[in-house]
Amino acid sequence: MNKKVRVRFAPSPTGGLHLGGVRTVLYNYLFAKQNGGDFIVRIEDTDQTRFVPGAEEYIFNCLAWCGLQPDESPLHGGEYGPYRQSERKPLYRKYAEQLVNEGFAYYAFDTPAELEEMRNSLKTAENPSPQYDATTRMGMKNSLSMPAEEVTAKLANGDNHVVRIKMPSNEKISFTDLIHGEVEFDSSVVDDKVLLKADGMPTYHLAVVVDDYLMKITHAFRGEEWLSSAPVHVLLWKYLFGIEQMPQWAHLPLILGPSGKLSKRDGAKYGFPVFAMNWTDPKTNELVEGFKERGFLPEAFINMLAFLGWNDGSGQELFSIEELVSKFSIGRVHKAGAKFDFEKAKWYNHEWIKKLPASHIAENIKELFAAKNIAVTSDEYFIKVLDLVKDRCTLLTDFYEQSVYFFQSPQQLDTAAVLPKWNAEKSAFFESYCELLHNISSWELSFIENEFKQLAAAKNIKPGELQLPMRIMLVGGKFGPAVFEIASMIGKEETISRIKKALTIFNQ
RNA sequence: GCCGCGUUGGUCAAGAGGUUAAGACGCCUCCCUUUCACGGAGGAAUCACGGGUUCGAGUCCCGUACGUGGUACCA
Repeated sequence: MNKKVRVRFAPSPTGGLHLGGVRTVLYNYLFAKQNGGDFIVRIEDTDQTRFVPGAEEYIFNCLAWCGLQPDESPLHGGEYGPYRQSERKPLYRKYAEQLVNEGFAYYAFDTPAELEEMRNSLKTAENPSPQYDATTRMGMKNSLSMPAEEVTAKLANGDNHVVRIKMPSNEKISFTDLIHGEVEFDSSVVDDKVLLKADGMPTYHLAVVVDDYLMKITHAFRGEEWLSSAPVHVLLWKYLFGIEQMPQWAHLPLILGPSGKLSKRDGAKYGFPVFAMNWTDPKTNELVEGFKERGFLPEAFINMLAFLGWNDGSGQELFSIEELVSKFSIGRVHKAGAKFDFEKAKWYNHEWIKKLPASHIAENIKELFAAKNIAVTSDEYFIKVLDLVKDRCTLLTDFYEQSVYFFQSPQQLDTAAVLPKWNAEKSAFFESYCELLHNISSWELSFIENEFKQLAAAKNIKPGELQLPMRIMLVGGKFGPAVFEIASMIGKEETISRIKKALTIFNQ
């Protein structure tokens, strides 16, 4: 009786994968894994005019980065292929014709121009968007309004035509949504949607029902923008395969930007990424920034996304993907849309950077460094540095600024932090300190620090007055871990060299 | 316009008739630290509005407002 859980993410390859899309993938994935089911990715490329080269590959790259791998897809294979709707084209016609034969749909011959004319002529202030529906269909060119012989002739002649669903006039269509509960529509307010286009491709409406059936989908999660067309899908299920075969629907709340629905424009406008990974539109060459490139960890990105509309009620906020799989529940998904908060997103990333061992992020940072021409020669040293500065890094990209001085002497010194209180005594202190360091018995943190403090005491200067200058000499600015720790890391020669170099600058 | 969905601090949110209405982000103050962080302790700030139902309503019902989605041979 219990069917194996099968869910699907069905993107259309028209551009970048944004936050909302990844969250839909995530909820699908979590639900599938939690129930020992399958997660399928089906490419909805029925609109050939919107095809964007590279978009499909990009989507799979994003999924791989996020660690949300499909069990079945055009890339991963599977028993229910093909997984691209364009490759399934021949499949759909017979369902459309079945609907026509049973009186649930009809052929329509109106040209785009004629449709536009109808909409324009019927448009009024009260009815700004006239529909192709029970009130207008008999005035249009279709197999309901035209004599049967003419229809047959047109069909035989190969005239361009579409198949439209014949929406019943006054029927209540309802279904139970996993998130919203009982949802009801009046059939009279939904139009006669095109099911099969003139080019023989199905529209989303037909394709989603046919493919969900053929692919044995048990639960269908999608964005709330689809809720309005759900009655079409419900009807199609009823007509074609039986309502009891229909998957359980869950319409996910929208993710909003600072001003309304989150758009890729918001990213540029407010300075945060909206796509998972960088996406360059091949036509406009416009680049939309991704979370990955901005310096996000996939762990943090996923964690943050999971909480945009869901929480387990316990107050825990940091979840690994494994924990999410076990704790997620579709019933605790919010009904209301959630506004995306970049500050909170950064907090998640910071938490994950602190939480993960340095070795886990080392490769990633190494690449970042390589791009800045910083060579990492010792992994041991590198990991130690990472551990020292982790707490100070919110984004992966912060590691450069926070640790570059461990690999090269600072290019610039924050002299303003030192000069106002600089004097000959301090200068003399550092001269002497260099000599002591030169002859130090062992280059260890405690020795370096003790020499410093003893010398300061001998010269009757407060150590605190000297530590900031020392820091500026080694780091360049007022930040970073304990200053003697840094000295012990970069080594004797380098420490002395930086102090001497800084001294000439301070004494100018 | 019509239809759908929604509405707890600035943001994410807990809450399923009786609570001083959790927690987190952000902001502010203090402590720790003679750097910056981390960490710790506090603080300001909320049930959209109006009617019901009830001994009692953030929780149930009805309106209104507002937000949001749809209204394509796009998904």
